[in-house]
Amino acid sequence: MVRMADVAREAGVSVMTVSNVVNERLPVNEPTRARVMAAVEALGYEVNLTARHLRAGRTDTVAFIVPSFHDYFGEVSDKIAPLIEAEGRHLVLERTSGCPEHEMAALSVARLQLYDGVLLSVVGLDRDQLDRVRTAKPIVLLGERDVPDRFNHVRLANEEGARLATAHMIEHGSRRIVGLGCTFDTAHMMTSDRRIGWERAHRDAGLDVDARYVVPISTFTSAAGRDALLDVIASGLPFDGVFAVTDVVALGAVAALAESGLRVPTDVQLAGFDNLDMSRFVPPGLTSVDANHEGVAETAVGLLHRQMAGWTGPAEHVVAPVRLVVRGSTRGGA
Amino acid sequence: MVRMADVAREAGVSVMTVSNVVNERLPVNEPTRARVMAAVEALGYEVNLTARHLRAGRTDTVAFIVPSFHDYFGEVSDKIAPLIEAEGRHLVLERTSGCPEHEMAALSVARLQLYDGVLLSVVGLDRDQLDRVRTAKPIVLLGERDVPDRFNHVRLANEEGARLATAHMIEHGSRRIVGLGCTFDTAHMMTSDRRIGWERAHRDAGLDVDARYVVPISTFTSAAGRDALLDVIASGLPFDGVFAVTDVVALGAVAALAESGLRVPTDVQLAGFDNLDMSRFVPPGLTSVDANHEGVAETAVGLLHRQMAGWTGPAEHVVAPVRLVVRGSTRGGA
DNA sequence: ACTCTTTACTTTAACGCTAAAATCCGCTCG
DNA sequence: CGAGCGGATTTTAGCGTTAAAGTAAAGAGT
Repeated sequence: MVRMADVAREAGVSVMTVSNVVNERLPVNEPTRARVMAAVEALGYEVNLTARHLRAGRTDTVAFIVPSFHDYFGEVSDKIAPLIEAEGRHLVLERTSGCPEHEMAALSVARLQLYDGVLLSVVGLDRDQLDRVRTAKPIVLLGERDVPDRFNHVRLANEEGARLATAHMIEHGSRRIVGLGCTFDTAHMMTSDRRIGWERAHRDAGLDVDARYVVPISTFTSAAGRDALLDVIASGLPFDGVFAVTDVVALGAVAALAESGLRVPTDVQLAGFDNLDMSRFVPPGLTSVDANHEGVAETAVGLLHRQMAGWTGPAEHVVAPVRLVVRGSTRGGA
Repeated sequence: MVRMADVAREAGVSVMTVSNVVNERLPVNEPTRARVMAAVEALGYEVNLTARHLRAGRTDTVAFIVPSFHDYFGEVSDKIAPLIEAEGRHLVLERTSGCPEHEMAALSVARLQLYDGVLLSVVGLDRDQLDRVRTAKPIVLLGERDVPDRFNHVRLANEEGARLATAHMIEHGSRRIVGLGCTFDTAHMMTSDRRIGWERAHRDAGLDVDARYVVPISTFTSAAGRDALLDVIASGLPFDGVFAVTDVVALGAVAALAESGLRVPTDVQLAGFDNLDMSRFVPPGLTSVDANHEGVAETAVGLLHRQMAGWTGPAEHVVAPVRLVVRGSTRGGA
């Protein structure tokens, strides 16, 4: 490894002069500067970022910590990246597998020191666990869990989104709508908040809420969605609509319906949540709740920047608005 | 920030004793150890990783540097993560947008110092540019570009995969197969290597190769795939098969065909490349070339570990084998 | 009683960088 | 012609950690 000291020796100057040339801080006489640059070139010197980070107490790096790199989080990450880079910082992604231990570890003093700010998608931690986190580091939480007031937090209008999608299918004739991936959890989480919206749409329309139509799944994958819906079909429980908690799960439903010879939207209407890029293209077009990834990314990064710039006011709790994007999988669509 | 020195003062011992307690290096008498631990708890001390990294000359972190966090790379990243973690290291992802400058910057001495090893998905850099990279840091390159011999490199059997998919459609009756997203580039890259396979399948079957069926696209998105195929349809060029360079592009083709009232596979057979999770579920099931992400991840990480462990033998150039996964979008399928 | 270990802990000296203070030197000005 | 100034460069001092060498004291061996 080539150090500044090597360059200094080669150029016959002090280490500080090299530093000043390399960082363009204090002015350096042209002939000296040229000698230093020549030495830099000759030796192939580049600054040691670890040392700079230690000395500066900054890393100019922001981490986005996600449950998985897949699907939804991949898409959001790609929106976040340019916003971080626009401020001259680097973005890195880390993964927690959604498990509470990893999420907690990501928020440990030690890990946080590596970054100037952190965006964390919470899925595993609850309010109490988050409350144990004590740090002044700028953090913005994303996700559908309940979080302590002192954290900046961006979440989606889950209930409203689910209500919109379900109401839309009811309006177009569905009477028995499976809540695929929904749960009756009492804690705030994606699956329960979205179930509440599904439920409210039923009540609003004067329909009863039948718990048999709430079908939990083990993982939010298409495979799990498909399997769960095939089970419903096999059970003989009659249904004419499916609200899937995510588009990935909805894709599994698409497969299950196709395999079972059920036509979308004629026999069964289908709506998802997230409006992934893919959803536009899966025939006949997946009706989905759009939470405006780009807007969520901007809000979250905006809050983070504000905090990194020294803002000390109260934390904000933003609920990102949603809208329903109607496509061919429901009868209002094209 | 709480430093080791603060803990040392609080516990009435030297800094090294704190270090020894925290890292369980040299043995420390139980009463002392207890005092130190109490001080650690009381002050909420955690090690400063930046300082440790500087001191140790290691970061215990591996970076996977990808063009985008989306789709294919998201899926591969999720396979790579556990393999890195199994060796007790952290994995972080960085993004290049596929542009040569960012890829080069990721390979700069400065950035490489932050990691003990780097996996880089190359799409923008050519052999000459890569040849300028001089570093002893363990690096494994992934991707379809041509790379200098001295780098470990894992790529897919692009030509063979494209040939398999195309031959399969020819075998089942297609005679005019669009190479959607293919190009006539002479440099080795995904789009040209896969075109060569498409071409070879034609020759092997004694069919002529008609350049009008090679349809480049601007980006590897479903939107671009859909638009390009709609243009083909609008142009009146007759076709009865589509080989799409990636599954994401193939999904765009699915949409274009559905919108145009062309039935898959009856009117047009369709095959993609990558065998993404989604491809199994998009009706009628997307026939795709599977490159075994998991195997690729294992190979790449294996090479990286070997290099990080000090291996100095010649670099390896692995071509990951592919197989065709036949589904409903071609006539051999279910 | 004196070496020789062993155990427990401390001191020293980096890792590579840079902010801030100090020094050096040529030049202007009273 | 010496004080004073300003620009160029160097020295000093640390960022927080830890490997390695050092010290001090208690116990073992002859």
